[in-house]
Amino acid sequence: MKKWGVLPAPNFNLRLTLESGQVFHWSPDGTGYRGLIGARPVRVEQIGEELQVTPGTEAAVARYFALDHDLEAICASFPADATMAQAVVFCRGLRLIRQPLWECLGTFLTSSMKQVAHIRQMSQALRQRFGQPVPGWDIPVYPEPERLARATEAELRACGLGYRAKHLLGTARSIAEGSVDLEAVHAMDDEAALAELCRLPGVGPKIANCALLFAYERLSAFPIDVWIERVLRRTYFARKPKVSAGQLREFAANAFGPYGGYAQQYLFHHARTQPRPRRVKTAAIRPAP
DNA sequence: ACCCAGGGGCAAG
DNA sequence: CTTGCCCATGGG
Repeated sequence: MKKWGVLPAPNFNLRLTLESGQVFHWSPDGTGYRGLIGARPVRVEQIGEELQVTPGTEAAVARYFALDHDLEAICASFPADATMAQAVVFCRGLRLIRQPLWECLGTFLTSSMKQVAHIRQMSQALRQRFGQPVPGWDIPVYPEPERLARATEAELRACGLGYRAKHLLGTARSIAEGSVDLEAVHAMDDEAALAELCRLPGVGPKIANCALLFAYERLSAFPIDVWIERVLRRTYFARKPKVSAGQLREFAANAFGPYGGYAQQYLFHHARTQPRPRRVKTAAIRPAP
């Protein structure tokens, strides 16, 4: 029996892809990562321009990590400014993962006002408490809406969700009872899809756009969080400090084209990983004792 | 259009 | 140890 499967992965960076804030349930495993693709346990490690993966998962891995996306063409479509160019260099090989619909929407619903470390903890707690165990694997499957719909708000709060417990419960119930059909959103145009997802409690434009981008393969979807908002204001509206949120949304939709979501992810990850400028206090210089 | 609650990990002091 | 930061959504 083979120890692992091998597949070619040119112009791909596994670490950047898994650590750019798209997905929160993969963990380092030696020099690779272990995680789940849906319900399927996978270990993956990058060796140069090849991936070594759990035998039999090659096709699933290639699809999940979107190895078919033409990054050359995608990057060539971006606006040609210095900020964008720096982000492209920094994020070379970063790909937008094709995530399961509910797992993606549920996870981003709980991400509001949270940093990556805590999103990971909440996601892990929900999986441990409500998810289907995977034999021989330390991470359970993300719990189905039907399972969460049967939980109480207090049980979800016990997973560290805080006020998000109410939103996740309401959304799980809406989906479980069929008043929103996540599969049906596939057939809608971008505007209708966004509106449909925003009917769910706790889902606004930011989270709906994350789901459209990371799960529905709408590569033009452009989630705007405060990091991206800062980048847009600084880069494209440096001389218009009063530009409104609505104007920013309109600008993003028009200026970034069919792969705007990729541009957004690169700008986001680049901005997030730059060292924050230290705040210098005037009192920092004190006379020696 | 503006304002603020909400919750807990985490970095800084 | 204590304080302040993080920063989406919904409801007033």
